[in-house]
Amino acid sequence: MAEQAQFEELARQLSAVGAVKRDLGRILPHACPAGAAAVLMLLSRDGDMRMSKLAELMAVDMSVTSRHVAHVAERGWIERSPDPADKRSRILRLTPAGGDMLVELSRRSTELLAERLSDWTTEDVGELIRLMSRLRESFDCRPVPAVPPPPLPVPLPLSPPLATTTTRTPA
Amino acid sequence: MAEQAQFEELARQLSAVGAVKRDLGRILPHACPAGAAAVLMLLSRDGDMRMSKLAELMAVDMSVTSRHVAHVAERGWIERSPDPADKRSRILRLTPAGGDMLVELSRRSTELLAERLSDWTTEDVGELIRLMSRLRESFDCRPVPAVPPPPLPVPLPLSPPLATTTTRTPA
DNA sequence: TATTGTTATACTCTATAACTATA
DNA sequence: TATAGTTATAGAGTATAACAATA
Repeated sequence: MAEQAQFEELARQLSAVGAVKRDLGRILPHACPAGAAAVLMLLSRDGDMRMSKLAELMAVDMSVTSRHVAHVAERGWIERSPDPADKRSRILRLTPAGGDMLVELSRRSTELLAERLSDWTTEDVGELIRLMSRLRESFDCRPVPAVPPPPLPVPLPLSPPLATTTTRTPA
Repeated sequence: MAEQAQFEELARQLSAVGAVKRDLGRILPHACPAGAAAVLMLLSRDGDMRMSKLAELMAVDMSVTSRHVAHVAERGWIERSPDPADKRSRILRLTPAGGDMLVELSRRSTELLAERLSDWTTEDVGELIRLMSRLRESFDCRPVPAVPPPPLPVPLPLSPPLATTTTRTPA
């Protein structure tokens, strides 16, 4: 278990990586902003899936996913076929044109990262990937327990309830 | 030097940490969104400074900084005093009220991180901080060389110029 | 009734560009 | 002429809520 000062610094660093993300965003084609690129990347990596699954992987509300998906579908980069098993659902699939776009995206981001990280070792990059991936998991897999834990012996300082892990707009 | 597949994965993870940042953002007081919190945090950590310095630390355009600073100044969390040495400039300083807000922010983010990262060791967190910090540095300190490097022997694949490191709107 | 997905609306963050006041 | 900072505007990303179609 780490201490308070470390958590504060971690929060700062998380805020700071935004600058790196913006740099990466600036090299994207005008027609394919970050949200659209994420859709293509995930469909390529994890295969065909439904909207709800994609929203979960992107960790955003499904309404947001719906907009990104509409964007890439309009450009012919993915197809939305009806799900025979559930007529409410649609199955998303990358098209060849989407694959081409993905190759281009990958080329650009790789070019930028290779330049900026030219003095990083494979191990360094791997460790960063590992830790960021674990960070994401630590935040994801924390559903509010079905049965609330017993109240603490000492009342905690007045604070709002922690954010839930909800990704879906409540009906 | 790392390879292409690794860079692609790194780009994915960078996109994915957005979810963590959003979780942290959800616990902020309504009056103090992420941008405002960053201003307070940096003034506390690095002391009084001018707008331009703050913009550099936040790695955003000064126009963006100006808005965030105006927001926190309106709420009395910072003061903007004229710089005697340069009348165009303003020196930003955290007020006691700003310090109080910062304590509250820190308490909330620490509470959330302590819960989510309860199974992380101090070393793990430290290593993640170190690597993220280095990542930020690798992107920052890469001004386009004043004298363009000699052309490469083999022409690179057709690609747009890489993003510059500019943080300021060109006049 | 509950769930899947869409759309309308509002808010935050960001960059660009035009502007001012100093240097 | 150049720099520090402000403001107006536009674009991307996100969440909430209301809705339609189906389970």
